[in-house]
Amino acid sequence: MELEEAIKQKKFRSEHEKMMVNIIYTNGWLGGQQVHLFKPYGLSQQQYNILRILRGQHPDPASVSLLMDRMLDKMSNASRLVEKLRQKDLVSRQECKHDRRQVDVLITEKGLATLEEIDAQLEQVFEGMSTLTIEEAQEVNRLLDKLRG
Amino acid sequence: MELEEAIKQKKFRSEHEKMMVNIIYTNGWLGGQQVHLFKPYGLSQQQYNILRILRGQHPDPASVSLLMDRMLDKMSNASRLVEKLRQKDLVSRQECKHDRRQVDVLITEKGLATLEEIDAQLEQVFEGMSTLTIEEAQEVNRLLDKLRG
DNA sequence: TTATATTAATTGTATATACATACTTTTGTA
DNA sequence: TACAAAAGTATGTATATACAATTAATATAA
Repeated sequence: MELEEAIKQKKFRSEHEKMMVNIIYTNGWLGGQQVHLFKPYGLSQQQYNILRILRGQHPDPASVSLLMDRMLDKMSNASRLVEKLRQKDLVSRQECKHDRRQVDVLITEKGLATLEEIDAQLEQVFEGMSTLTIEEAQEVNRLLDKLRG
Repeated sequence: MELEEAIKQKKFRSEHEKMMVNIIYTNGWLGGQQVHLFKPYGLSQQQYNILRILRGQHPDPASVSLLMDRMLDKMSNASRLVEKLRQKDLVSRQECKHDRRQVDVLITEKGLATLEEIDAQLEQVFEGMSTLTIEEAQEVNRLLDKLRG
């Protein structure tokens, strides 16, 4: 009922089509929850995503192509996003010793601190998701993984 | 396992955080499936979305603000998207008689035919989703609706 | 070793998007 | 009626994205 009401579309050709629309719509809904968290720091969702990946690597560096591989959304301009983050002093870049084509990208202390602040506020977003129990969240995860095969 | 493998991130702070990441990732995965369907027609996801809404209204027109309300992703430039579609002869625009502020946007025959072609190919995408049974797709729909409250 | 192919990253260009603002028409109210 | 407020679109600007082309370094193979 909820989705139909939200987008005012009553019928779908199949349950699978409805699921596709539902995932796209829910993704947009999630984005709306996150955007106002990132904005005070001048970060886009993609930039936040890159920072998270870099924190996962910390204290090791990541190459631009590693970032491209792991980004959640489509990519293409990881280079430019990294440059934006560098201008904010959230990451640093240095030539890779072993392969001078590569660039070592590292999250800075300021980057780590910024992530911590944002993540503290993200907790509230998760609380807003408590309409689902942990078991139900697990079920969503299981089904989405199965969907992608 | 699947998500962890896909983005090479082993631990999440909670099942709800993992679910959030999973939805965002799955949305990107879906986008990848769709993009190559739209590209031959020079359509973006948003433009396709608008065409679908207009087909839902057909033979009635839709105003720009109605389109903005119902679009799945964030919007802002429904005006510009409509203009792009008009340039491709997929929609037509005319001044609304009753309220001269509004614009009546209508899908054209060419627009309807284009949607039909795309939707025929979308069937294959849904077949690719047959890793989930109908019951499981229903369960995803139920849980996502519950998530958004 | 030298030529060729592949890989990593950057840049150019066109389009898409977010956000604020402006413009026109309608609505509401004194 | 006249005037302010609201509604429906459109536009300006900055940023983000998709895709192709370019540059530089490394790997491969004759």
